[in-house]
Amino acid sequence: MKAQIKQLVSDALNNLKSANILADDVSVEIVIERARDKSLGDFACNIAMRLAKVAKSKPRELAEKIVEHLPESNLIDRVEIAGPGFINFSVAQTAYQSLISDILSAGEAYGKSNYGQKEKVQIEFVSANPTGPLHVGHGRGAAYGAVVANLLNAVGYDVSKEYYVNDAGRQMDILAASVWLRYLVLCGETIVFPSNGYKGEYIVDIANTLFTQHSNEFHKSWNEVIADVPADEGIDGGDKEAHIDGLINKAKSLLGHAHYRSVFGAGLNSILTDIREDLAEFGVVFDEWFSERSLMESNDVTKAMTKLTDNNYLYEKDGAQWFRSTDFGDEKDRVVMRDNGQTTYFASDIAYHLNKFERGFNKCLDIWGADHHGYVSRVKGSIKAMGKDPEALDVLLVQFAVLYKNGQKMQMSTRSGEFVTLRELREDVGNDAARFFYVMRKCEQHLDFDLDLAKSKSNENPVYYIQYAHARICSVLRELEEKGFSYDAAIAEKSLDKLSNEHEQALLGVMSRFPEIVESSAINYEPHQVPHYLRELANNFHTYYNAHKFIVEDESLRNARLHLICGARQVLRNGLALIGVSAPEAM
RNA sequence: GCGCCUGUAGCUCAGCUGGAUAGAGUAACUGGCUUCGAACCAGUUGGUCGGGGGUUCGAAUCCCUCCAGGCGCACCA
Repeated sequence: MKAQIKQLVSDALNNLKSANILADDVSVEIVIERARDKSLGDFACNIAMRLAKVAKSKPRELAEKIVEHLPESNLIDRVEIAGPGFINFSVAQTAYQSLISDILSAGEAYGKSNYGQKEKVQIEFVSANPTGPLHVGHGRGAAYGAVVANLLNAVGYDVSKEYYVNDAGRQMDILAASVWLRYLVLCGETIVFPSNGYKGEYIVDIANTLFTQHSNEFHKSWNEVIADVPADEGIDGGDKEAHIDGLINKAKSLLGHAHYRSVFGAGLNSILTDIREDLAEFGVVFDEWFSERSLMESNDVTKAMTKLTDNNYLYEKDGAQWFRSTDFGDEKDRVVMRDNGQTTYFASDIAYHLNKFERGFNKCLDIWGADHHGYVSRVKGSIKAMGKDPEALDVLLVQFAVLYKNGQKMQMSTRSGEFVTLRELREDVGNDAARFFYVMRKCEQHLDFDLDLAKSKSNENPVYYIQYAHARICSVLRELEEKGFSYDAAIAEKSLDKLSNEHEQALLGVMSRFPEIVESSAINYEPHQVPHYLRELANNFHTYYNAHKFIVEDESLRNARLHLICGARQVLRNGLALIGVSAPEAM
């Protein structure tokens, strides 16, 4: 509807130009908005105010000329000029009535468009280090990314979802060492667990499996392991970093390459499998799990470094290789290769983004936790330094989620093993409530996740409010059968003029807005618009339900109303599907 | 100290990218089930849009500045 009205105004402007009332070179984007108040009509256009200056005319006078030159249309019932120069359009009732049939015949496709014209988009999200189970913070990124992907897909982009697996680097070595030490305990050793190791209970589980499968194969004595390793923190002048690095080196040297990889792999695979299953249960499925290690093995990292060297953005200092990121607004230059010859995480990331572009994605989305915001400028800088367009990458920063239980904030930290996992949250509040609460807020807003509210099966819970509207419509249709009636769409089609009361008009109005909401939330990466819209849609339905009976004696009126609520049910379903929440037929 | 995010009703948040009288939920109070599901609906109360400047026909929205909170500022990932 919006697009049709935009076209009408555009035609009017062209007519004015042919009539020499408006200069030919005048061009302004036409913005059609929903009128904020029903009494003002359905749509409003501010074009007269925007053009007033260049047209050297008063806004209201210009508005009158535009209105005079509007082409005929049976979509529009009434056009009025109001306020400082708004042109208000009232949509004909018949246009709203045919909307229902449009919705029902489109079905799941209602709300979709081909705005994106099948352009390839890659969206990378979650990408949590496989050093432990996902926690509630990752859950927000997962839900947010999955919904943005759904939305982009709905407006016609060819979306590919990707999880970047940080399976290389020091953190993974710390994980491997942690697993191995727990394993040694099972072999009968008495050890002192490093303060910087991963202390979660899941590490013990992995060690158990390792022991079950490999028995004593990787057994070394604790005395041998701890010999010559620098002291841990807390022991006169000990250093926790040096201590853990010492343990890692011991693991590597005592186990030898193959065995070390076995222990390492046991940890990685176990955790990755867990993460994959966790996300799948949450309705978040990836097209690709991209390994950081594979970038190194395929020499993509060296290739990227060569490219940077060729373009003169790399230099050597203190035995390390530095990327000149200050050329791109970063505060300081960054190391890409350490003095020990190992490349950094940042080097992998540069190579990874180059790889994305080389795979043919010219639009990439990265969804990161807000704590990584310092990375944006240097990653974009590296893209530019390699001769690619940094604008092709959008980085979305998702702020933290804070859990509240009994009004109390819950503190979490991964390393210490004290955190609420995503799985625990899902089991506690259910997938639907978790998905809904996660995407209810804009991503740049800190999220206060109220566990008690999400769990409550009461009217306070906004998820149930929307699902209840859907279930209620299903219930009406069941009741219809009970009373010996049936819903006849053909009769409904001929009786649409009966849908004339204010509640029916209001509901139709909200239903007609759905495609606009989908498009707007997709192109702005704002999933939160969907739950807000659905709440409003549900509210309009509930109001209608309370004001009028649907199962009435009058056959034409009855079918018209059933037609309307079936349309509303379809929109509820489509909207809930976008955010990954179920649409139950009964509750 | 520097950078990013946030500040709107008692609380949790929207506000369509500069538009008309700033809106929802929740809390508080009032009313509505012999009815297609009351997990619902209707109504009332509640505001210096953090403060101060500026830009213009017009600012919660854009610019500057100050205040408060969160998060970052590694040869970790």
